[in-house]
Amino acid sequence: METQSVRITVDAVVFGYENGHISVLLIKRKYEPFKDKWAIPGGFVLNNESLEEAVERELQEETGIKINYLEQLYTFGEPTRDPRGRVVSIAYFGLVRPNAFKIYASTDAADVQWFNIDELPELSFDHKEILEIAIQRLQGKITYEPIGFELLDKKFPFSDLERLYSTLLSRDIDRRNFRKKIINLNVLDELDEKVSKGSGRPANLFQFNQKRYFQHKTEGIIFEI
Amino acid sequence: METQSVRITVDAVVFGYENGHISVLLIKRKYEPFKDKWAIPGGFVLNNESLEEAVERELQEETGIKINYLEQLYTFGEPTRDPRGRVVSIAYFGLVRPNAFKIYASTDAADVQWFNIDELPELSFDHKEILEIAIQRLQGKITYEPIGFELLDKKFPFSDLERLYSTLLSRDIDRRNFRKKIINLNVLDELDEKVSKGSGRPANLFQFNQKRYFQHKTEGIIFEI
DNA sequence: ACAAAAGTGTTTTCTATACACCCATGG
DNA sequence: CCATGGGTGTATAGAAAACACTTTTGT
Repeated sequence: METQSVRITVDAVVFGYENGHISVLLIKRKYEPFKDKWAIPGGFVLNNESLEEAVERELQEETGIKINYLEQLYTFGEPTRDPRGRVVSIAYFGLVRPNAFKIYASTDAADVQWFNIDELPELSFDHKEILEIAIQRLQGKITYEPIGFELLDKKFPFSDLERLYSTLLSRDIDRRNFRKKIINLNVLDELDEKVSKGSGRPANLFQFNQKRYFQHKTEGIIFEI
Repeated sequence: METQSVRITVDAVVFGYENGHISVLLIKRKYEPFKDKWAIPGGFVLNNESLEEAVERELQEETGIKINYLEQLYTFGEPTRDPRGRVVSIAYFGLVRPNAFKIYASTDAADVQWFNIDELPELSFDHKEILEIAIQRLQGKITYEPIGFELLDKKFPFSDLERLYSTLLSRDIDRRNFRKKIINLNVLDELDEKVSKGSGRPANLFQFNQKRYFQHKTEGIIFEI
């Protein structure tokens, strides 16, 4: 067998949601290859850390962000995907709340920025493909797992949730039916707080009840939009 | 940064279906570690092959099987999962048709065998965990992607499909409703051939029309059981 | 008082489910 | 002629979709 000389990286596609559009977190690369090009944050896995630890470390180092939800996305291993040699990358998929939008370019990146997923720059390596797969996963997953809440503030008005789903699924949503459906899932707590958006009637705040969700899940009752 | 010394393996969880039960293909390991223990087939990725190529090569070398459907499952990277050192494994998920049940232990394995997924032996490494994830994926996936057909002969009587789903979902299925549902999906061609199972009325044979399925898929019509 | 967003029920349509008898063949 | 598995339709119940007016606040 030929001797292996493979290196492992992790990459993280991190999505955020703010004023009606989905954004993805990208860094401007500080070093070659693809110096000064935009890329998905990530980097080499150290010897004694798990893949998840590596993702969280790299995100911290490059962007200073605190991730809210993380799952493995897909592993990319084409022999020629990195000009430096064989690099297998395990891509992750992350979601953050809006207050994570305060980001800073840290030591390992020349710049960090949120990009609307409809206005993406040219990307390094095979990162365009990775991002496309991540977007597909996001759109697919919100319909059968309650991960949408991870993109909103802990307490949110119903209209935020509705707009989020409408944006993600890129179609109109009937407000009454959507509300009925979500309420019937019985995973939201209605709070005794209201919030006003400047004009119009103030909205009641809701909170996702994860414990109740897992309870339903073990009972075989599934989340579905 | 610490120097990396990581090796990459691929592992393949291959499922088959025959006379009413789901089987998984395992090999008996020829070498240490876990010599003479059962394991999921797999092995190290060579320098210039893609991950998929590696899976197919290893399956050929260890079991002589021809895979029919293959998709990436999950990547396992815990630093201590392999006693030989850091080994990251990209696990795949495969399906084969019944005629693939003629297998042989090839050069790299001491033995190869199909195991009913309800009667599994003790497994090497973290392969038990991998297998559990694969079984979950199989059960989940057949309800929204037409991969069940990949486990049957190209031409099959409807009752085979019905029994397959009934087995996989481990619940009874109403024959009439199931048939209606599948026929309405409009992805099966009814052939002018019949097959007899010894006793009873001979059954008409059907064939999955992949082209038609992809056509529907691009039109947004989804497969769902 | 008006503009802007929040909140709320009912009717209709479609889809899922439950259910039982006849048919074709082999022995 | 009987045992075995294959093939088929209808009625009911439940879920999804369509649809518009009232309420609360800020200006």
